[in-house]
Parts: sequence; C-alpha cells; structure tokens
Amino acid sequence: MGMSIDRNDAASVRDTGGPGAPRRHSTTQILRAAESVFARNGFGGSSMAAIAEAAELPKANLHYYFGNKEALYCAVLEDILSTWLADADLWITPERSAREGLEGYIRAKMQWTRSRADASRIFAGEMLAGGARIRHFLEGELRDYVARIGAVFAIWVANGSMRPVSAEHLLFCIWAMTQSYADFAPQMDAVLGRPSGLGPDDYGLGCDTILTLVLGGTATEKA
Amino acid sequence: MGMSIDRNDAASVRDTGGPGAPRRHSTTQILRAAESVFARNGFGGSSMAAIAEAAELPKANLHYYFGNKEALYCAVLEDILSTWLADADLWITPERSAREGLEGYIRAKMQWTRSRADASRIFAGEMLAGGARIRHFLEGELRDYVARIGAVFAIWVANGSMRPVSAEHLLFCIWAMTQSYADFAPQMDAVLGRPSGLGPDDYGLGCDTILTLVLGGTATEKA
DNA sequence: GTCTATAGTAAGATAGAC
DNA sequence: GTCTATCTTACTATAGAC
Repeated sequence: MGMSIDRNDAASVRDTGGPGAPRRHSTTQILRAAESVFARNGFGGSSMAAIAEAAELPKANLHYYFGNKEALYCAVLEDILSTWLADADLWITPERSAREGLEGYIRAKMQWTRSRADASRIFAGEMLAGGARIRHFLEGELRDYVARIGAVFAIWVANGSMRPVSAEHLLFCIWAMTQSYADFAPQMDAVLGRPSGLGPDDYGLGCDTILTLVLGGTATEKA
Repeated sequence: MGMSIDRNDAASVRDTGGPGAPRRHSTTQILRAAESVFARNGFGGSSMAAIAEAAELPKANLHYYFGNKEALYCAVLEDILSTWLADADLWITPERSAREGLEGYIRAKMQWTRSRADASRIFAGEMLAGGARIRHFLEGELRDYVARIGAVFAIWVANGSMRPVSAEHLLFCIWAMTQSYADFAPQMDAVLGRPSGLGPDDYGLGCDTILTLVLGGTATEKA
C-alpha cells in the first residue's frame, strides 16, 4: 500500500527525468504555445483549439494535462510570476549606491522584457482584465517586494545617494517604461520604422533613455 | 430620382439633431457600453450580448447600427484615436521652455489617462493584439506627430533648455508612465492598498514622480 | 497516455413581426 | 426603427476506442 507512482493523475507524477520525460515535454510544449496565444489574444480571445494547433498536439491533450482553459491560463500566469520578482534583491541593496543599484535593476528588467516579451504581454493583459487571477500575488508577494525595495531606497536617501521620491511610484514608472518595450512594440515599430521589429540598438537607446530619466531624476551627485 | 434621405441605411442618415436624435442617443449608448466591455475583456473576450446588456438594448440593435462586432470595435477605436493626439501642439512649442512644455504635456496626458481610463485600456489591448487595426494610425498620424514633437525638442536642445535625448524614446517613456496609471491600475491599487481605486492624491504623487524623472533627466538649469 | 468523435453550449449574425 | 426568435458556427469539455 505504498504510493503509486505511475497512476493516471497529472499532479502525482514525479519529474524524475525518466518516465516523466514525455509528460514534461508535452506540458512544456503546451505552456509555451499557450503563452504565445494568450499573449496575443488574451484569455477570452484564445481558444483551446488554437493553442493545441500551436503546440502541435490534439486538443484533448490540453484537457488531460491541465483540466480546463482557466487552469491552463493560471499555470501560464504562475510560471510568469515566478520569474517576475527576480533581480531586485540582487541589485537593490544598501551596499550599492543608488546609481549602481538602479542601473543594474533597470538593465535586468529591460532584459526580462526582451527575453520574455509574451510573458510581459500576458501580465499586462491580465491587468487590463482587472487582475482578479493574480490578486494574491499583487497584494502579497509584490507588495512585500515593494516594501523591501522601499526600505533600501530610504537608506539611500539617508546616506545621500538618492533624492527623496515615492518608492512605489518610482517602481511603477520603471516597470511601465521597461515593459512597454514588449507591450507596446507595434507602436514603436511603426514610429521608428522597423517593420520587422526593434533591433538591439533600439533596445539599447531605449534603455539609455530610461536610465537618463531615472538616474537624472533620482540620483544625487554623490551617487 | 433624387437621393433618398430617410432610407433604412445606417450610414445615410444625417445627424441633424432633429430626426437623428434617437439614433445619436442609441449609438452613443452603444459606444459607451462597448468601450467599457472591450476595455476589460479585449476584442475576442467580449460578446455582443454582454455589450448589448451593458447598453440596455437588444442585441439586434448593435448589428443594426454597426453591422458586426469588428466594425463596432473599430468605431470605438476611431473615437479613441481622435482624442489621443490632442495637447501636444498646445504644449510642445518652441515658444515655451522645455520645462514648461513638458510639464504641461505630461499633466495633460495624465489627465487624459484619468478621464478616459477605458480608452487607454482598449488602446493597450489593441497593441497587445498586434495593433493591426490601427496600423494606418501608428504609421501615419502618430509618426508625423512624433516627428513634429521631435523638431521642437531639437529647438529646445539648440537653445539650451533641454539636454539631448532621443525624442522617440522619451515620448515612449512618457506615454508608458502616464498610461500605466489606467492600464496597470489593479497593480497600483494592490501595492498602495487602495481597494476602491486610486484617489486624487495618488494621481498627484504619480504625476509629480513622472515630472521629477522627465524634467530631472532632460531639462537643463536654463530651462 | 494519446487521440477521434461528439455532446452540450455560447456566440455572431439575421429574418421577419411589429 | 425596434425587438424576438432563430439559424449557423465555433467553442469547451468529455467519453471512449486504442
């Protein structure tokens, strides 16, 4: 009467790398396809059939692995949120100066936006929809994260390397600017005349512009 | 064999204020409801039934006035785009200093975001979806608008009231920051602990933060 | 575990009475 | 012009063969 390892229940299978490998392959394939489809069409605008086609898998497999559309969408969201909070604890520390910390954080956020553009779009779409499905994240982890960063900002202000600003609103601004390079990409492509998307130089100039604003607006000469 | 004025074709009826009044009332009602529903659910996630219910009108009336869902959505978009370009020509002028012009422009954009939050969300949603329906706007009017503003920025740089920055990227940043106060409202509500939405003080502090960044990063002492 | 076939439902759109 | 009833399609989800 030990635990059955191979029963037909999606949640129970261990990711051992052996028998779980095909499952891992399928779920990864599905999650990847779902991220791409949800990013463009939002939750309501995406069909399970479209995701199945993008994943090159029969429609029924999606239900086998994730149950229903809502659960699949939430799985995609969870995957995104798990990477969203990275980088701050690395860069926003009392040991660094405001200038050094903010620059590192902004560059890291910009890199996240570039490497995970669809994730950024799904996050934005969920916000437009009211954010009900990530309430626990917004009011819990994210709020704590902002408080933690705010505490470091306060230290930077105290030791004179940062001008006093609202930590919350400064972060809102940084997130808005960096993520807009994914969320509003069509606008930028059109204005800059890049029919096939922005290139490294565009992201570089965009990042420099954000740094100019944030450092110019917050860092002191001492920073 | 003259033109028939009162035939049952939606496009042919003049908006004279007399017989056209009920039509105007219905179309306004529908557009208002559609803006609210599309803002939250995107194009694909919104149903004609939901819009009809919000407009307190039978579903068939929507098709009578707008033909189909796509046309209704585009009508909403057109209405939004027609107000999006306002304010720049008023504030971004060579006669003003960089500081004065940018501050006026940013305050106006922030006011637009507050008064037309759903419009901002629909614009964002269309961008997430790829922006195919507003290509002509992005590549035409918007691009010209950016070029016009860029010319004034160049003058400001030349007369020493502005530090050299990329006009395009600076505008991207300003739009991203101001519009995020509508698009990402749930995030801000959660982080700031405002269950019933941001208040005037929050928008004031947000606007001040944006001004600190933009003016601190671009305006010279001379501005 | 994988896939085909299908049940059940919701959506866009229209016909036709009033 | 307005609204009810309905047609047709597309979607979510599942049953059941393999």
